[in-house]
Amino acid sequence: MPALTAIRGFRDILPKEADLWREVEEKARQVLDRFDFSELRPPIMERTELFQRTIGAATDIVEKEMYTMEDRGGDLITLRPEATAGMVRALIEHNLHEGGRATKVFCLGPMFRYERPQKGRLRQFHQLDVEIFSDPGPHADAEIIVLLRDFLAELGLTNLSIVLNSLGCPVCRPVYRENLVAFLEKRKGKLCPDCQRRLGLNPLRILDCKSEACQAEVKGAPTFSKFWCPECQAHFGVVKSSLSKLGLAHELDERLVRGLDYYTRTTFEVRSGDLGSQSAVAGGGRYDGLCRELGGPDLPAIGFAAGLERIILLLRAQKPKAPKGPDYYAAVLAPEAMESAFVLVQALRARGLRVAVDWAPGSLKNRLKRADKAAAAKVIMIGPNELASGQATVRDLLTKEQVSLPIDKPEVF
RNA sequence: GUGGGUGUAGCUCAGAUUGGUUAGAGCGCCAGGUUGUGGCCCUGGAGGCCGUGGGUUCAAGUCCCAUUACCCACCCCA
Repeated sequence: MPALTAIRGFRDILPKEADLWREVEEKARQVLDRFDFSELRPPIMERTELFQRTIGAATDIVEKEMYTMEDRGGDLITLRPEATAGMVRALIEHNLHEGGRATKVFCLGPMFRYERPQKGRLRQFHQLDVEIFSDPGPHADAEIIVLLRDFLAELGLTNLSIVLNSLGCPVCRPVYRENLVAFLEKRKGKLCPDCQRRLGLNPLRILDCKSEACQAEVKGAPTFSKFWCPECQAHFGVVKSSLSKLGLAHELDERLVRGLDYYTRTTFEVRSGDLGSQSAVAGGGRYDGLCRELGGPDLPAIGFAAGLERIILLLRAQKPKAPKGPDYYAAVLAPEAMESAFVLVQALRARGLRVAVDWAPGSLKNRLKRADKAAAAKVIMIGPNELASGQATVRDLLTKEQVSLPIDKPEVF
């Protein structure tokens, strides 16, 4: 066992896996660019207060999962547990919303939560976070869901389901909340201890409690859809019909509730059946009140976050990608050939070719084996004989064809 | 924070129930043979304080206690 290991819940992304990460990140940027989004990179740390005000003081994240510390000046600062808070802060601080049209931004990077690690859950994890500000209309909701679908579909992910719900607005949510609380209050004794506590703090969360007892009680509970105000109902109706027009399959789940307090109206989640217990691949929704709560202008907003580790997990289970080897693998057969090989290799690279070199000693047999393993297309062999004639021998691994390459004039190749 | 499982070679894992001399396999690595100079095949080699600490015993990878790490689930969330 090594003396030093990575800290709990923090993981090395090794070269083999990093290729996949790059593929996912590039796909994200490609799709985002098509949808006219720009990148915004907020810092990894913020004042603790920012997260307390945005995420909701009663959530587990703020209560016990944040990496919070005092800096040397005595300020309380926190490693971001999610991206939206920082994005909104940056938007307000730099007046990015000025300009007459919606502000569409995304952020890609690590988040930190002090949780017990398990499958699809780490303490440092990565999210793609996408936000639209200043667009109150239902088409913004639909557009961002389409974007998410395109991103996942183009990565080749299948077996995903898109689930929607609407959490109402300041007009209708309190009414529903009251009705729900009244209903649940009568059955309080049958709820799990957690939910009994939630009843006062965040009663909507009881709807998606996994305890069987709670599910049984919740079954007969009033559903939100009966309480939506006309505006919320119309808004949600357009979201759904817009998605349908594009043939984007989705289902309504009235028990879908967000873990963070700031959501209003449309909420959505993408789930996978292949992830085990942490089945949410991405989740998001509208949060029209948040900007003003943070002391900024009263801007509507919608966004989502996608968990990259979970996407990678799915991709790895789905397709074992073929490694792409270099164009050449250079095997130096004798010490006196080092100089020539060095020059030749750099010349080939200067021409844009991908060249692997193994300067370490070893038998010819093993050099060729390594070339195979590296999945190189061709092997360049340079030894004393070749030096005498001023030629390097190039062997095509697939066709066994041999060609000569002038050592001092590789550009003719 | 609460459960359950697992820590033995670089990797994947046997061995533990029924303690007993030098702890094994496959893959990988190194050397050699075969080959048209590599892939297949054959021979040999290196590589382990059996997670850590204590205990029981003449004797512990194996039994007991503690501890730690990882995994899975609860919880929470993306």
